[in-house]
Amino acid sequence: MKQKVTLKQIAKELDVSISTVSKALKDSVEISLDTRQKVKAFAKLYNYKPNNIALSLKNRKTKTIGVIIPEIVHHFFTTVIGGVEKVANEKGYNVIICSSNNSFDKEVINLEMLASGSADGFILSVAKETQQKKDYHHIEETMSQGMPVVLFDRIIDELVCDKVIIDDGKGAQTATNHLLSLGCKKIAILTTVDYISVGKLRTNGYLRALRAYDITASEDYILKIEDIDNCESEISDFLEDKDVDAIFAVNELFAVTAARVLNEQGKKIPDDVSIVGFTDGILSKHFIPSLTTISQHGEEMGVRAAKLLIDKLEGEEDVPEEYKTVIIDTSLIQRQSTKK
Amino acid sequence: MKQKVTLKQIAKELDVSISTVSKALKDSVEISLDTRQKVKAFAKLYNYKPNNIALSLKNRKTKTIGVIIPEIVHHFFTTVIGGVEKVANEKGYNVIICSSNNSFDKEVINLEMLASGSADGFILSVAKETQQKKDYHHIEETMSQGMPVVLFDRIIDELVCDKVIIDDGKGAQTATNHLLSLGCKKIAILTTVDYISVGKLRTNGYLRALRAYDITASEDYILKIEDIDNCESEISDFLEDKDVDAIFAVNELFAVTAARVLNEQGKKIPDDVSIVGFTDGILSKHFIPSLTTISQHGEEMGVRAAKLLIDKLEGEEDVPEEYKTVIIDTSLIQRQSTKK
DNA sequence: TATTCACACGCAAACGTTTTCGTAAGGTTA
DNA sequence: TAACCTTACGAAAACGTTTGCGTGTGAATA
Repeated sequence: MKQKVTLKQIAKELDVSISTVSKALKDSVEISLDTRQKVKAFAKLYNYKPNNIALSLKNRKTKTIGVIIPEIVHHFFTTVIGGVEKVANEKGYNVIICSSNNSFDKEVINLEMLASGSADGFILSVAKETQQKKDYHHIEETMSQGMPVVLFDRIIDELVCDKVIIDDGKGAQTATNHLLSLGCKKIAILTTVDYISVGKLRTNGYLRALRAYDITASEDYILKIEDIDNCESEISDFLEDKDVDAIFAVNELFAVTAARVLNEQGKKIPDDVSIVGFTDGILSKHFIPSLTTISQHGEEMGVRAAKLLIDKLEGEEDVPEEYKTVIIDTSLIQRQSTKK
Repeated sequence: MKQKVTLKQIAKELDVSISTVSKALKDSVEISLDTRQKVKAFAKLYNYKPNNIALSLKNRKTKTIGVIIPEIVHHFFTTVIGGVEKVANEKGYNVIICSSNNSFDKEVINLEMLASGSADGFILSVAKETQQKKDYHHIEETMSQGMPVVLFDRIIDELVCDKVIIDDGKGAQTATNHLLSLGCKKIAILTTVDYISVGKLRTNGYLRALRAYDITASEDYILKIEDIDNCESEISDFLEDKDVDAIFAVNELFAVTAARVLNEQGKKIPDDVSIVGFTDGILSKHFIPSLTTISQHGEEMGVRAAKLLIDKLEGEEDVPEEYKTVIIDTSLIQRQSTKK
């Protein structure tokens, strides 16, 4: 089991100094052609690869982007990561992904761990618990230590940094408008509790759309789901002999669960009830009927976030700080769950 | 923007040596109580955190596990990662995830990058392209440099290392048996081309099950799908006025696509045709009808893989090498797509 | 008073790089 | 022959830690 070879070992074998080896490998003119070739041949033979750790220590940067997401088993977040990786790889950055599992503590631990040497900057979407606790000291601290942070999707308004979001309200409005334009009058919304920022924003968009159509929103048509893992019973109770002709669900799970419940109640989609979801995931695409939904363009979010971060990382040190919020356009994907 | 504080800076401020600071923070008895308290207070004030990079360099280990998977936007792989993270976090390891995007080149690059200082060992599932090319030099090289590798799911038989797999053949057999026990006689299989190891194994399991039931397998009932992204048309052509009463699909996508095609052909599931899939993903669970499937217990795979790796990492240096192959039990999850 | 001994701390090496600067050997010029 | 310039290389510092060992100081002991 030959261990990894270092400059020192090569130097010793060839009876030259470490610096000579280093320079030779970099084709420095300081070193004679002869020595250069000898060193390179030897290095190739022993498959020399510079040690990244040592380089990071020396250069005081890691060329690594840390991504922290609330859930790893989640289609939307993984598409975002896809976008991040694309840009990162182009620009020679590595990507480290950690999941906070929606836990505040784990988010803090992960961030601190990565911040203490493993990454130059962060792309992150905060955990539910963090949104609930409203404790952002770990993020502020990271930034104050000179490491740029780009927030995406689940952002924190109070934090001064780059952000990439979609216009959740507008997306919800588009979804609701689509239903209204189809002639639906009794449109229910399945949403989250208010502390989830995106849930609240989407609810607001729904309300705005109704108002624009001069329809009075009714509490009866709004379900704020507490326990996501148990949404089926909540939705089932909610929909029980409720007279709705359309449902707007703020995420994919709520949408398909609603579809399932309606199915069990003997209602037809889209003939009896139309459904529009949010997030263009696998479920929406493959469901029968396939679900009309609002695409968040996750990959594009990742791309933009990575670009913002790398710009900051490679920007001038003393340029006056300037933070951008990129708003990605959502789009309506029409499928079978809403009638034509 | 205060930069990260180092031992050196603390030492300077407090007018002691670096080693004193280091020892004080570690509560060494060498240092007087007085000094210890002073140093700790100061460190806390300035939020001192040891630099991981420096530690890695010094200790020659990173306490980081590298995970390389073929696709990041893939439910099964993310569940495996979930399992890996669980164990890793318990044991104080960090997890770096990279995606090869099913590209051989990217797999090589990622592995080399992580191998040159960023991770102590690897958990990996090889890219399609790698299976096709049968070129494993990068993995062999990594191992020969003393870094343990655990392969999972898409493994390479020729490679001598720890492995975690499911018994794909047995799982497929279970699935097929289930259909047979339900009285199905004309069971089609939707599978992949042969160079995907798991696809082939599952096909073999299907064949074995038929044989045990004294049913002659027919080529007519076997579809090897070439282009996964375009499977709908292939499946549609295949199923066109074919008289089948059951379908075994080697993955979730094939299963739901088959369901969709059958639906369009006016066939009822499970009354006309039963379906069993492979992988217990979101789709199977939420589809209507929900799909009977073979669970691969992804999280469990991740757990076992991580344990194997950490055992190797923390084991004695000169213990005779011994490699294990862990086979995770699959299980049949009965849902609505097969009749009772 | 001379010796010994805790005590409390500092020095320096090591991890693997890169890079600036210094310098010996040999050749060229005046 | 003396002064200078190339050429080709080495020494050393730096990045931030940890840790074995050396050491100065004051107090206790003989």
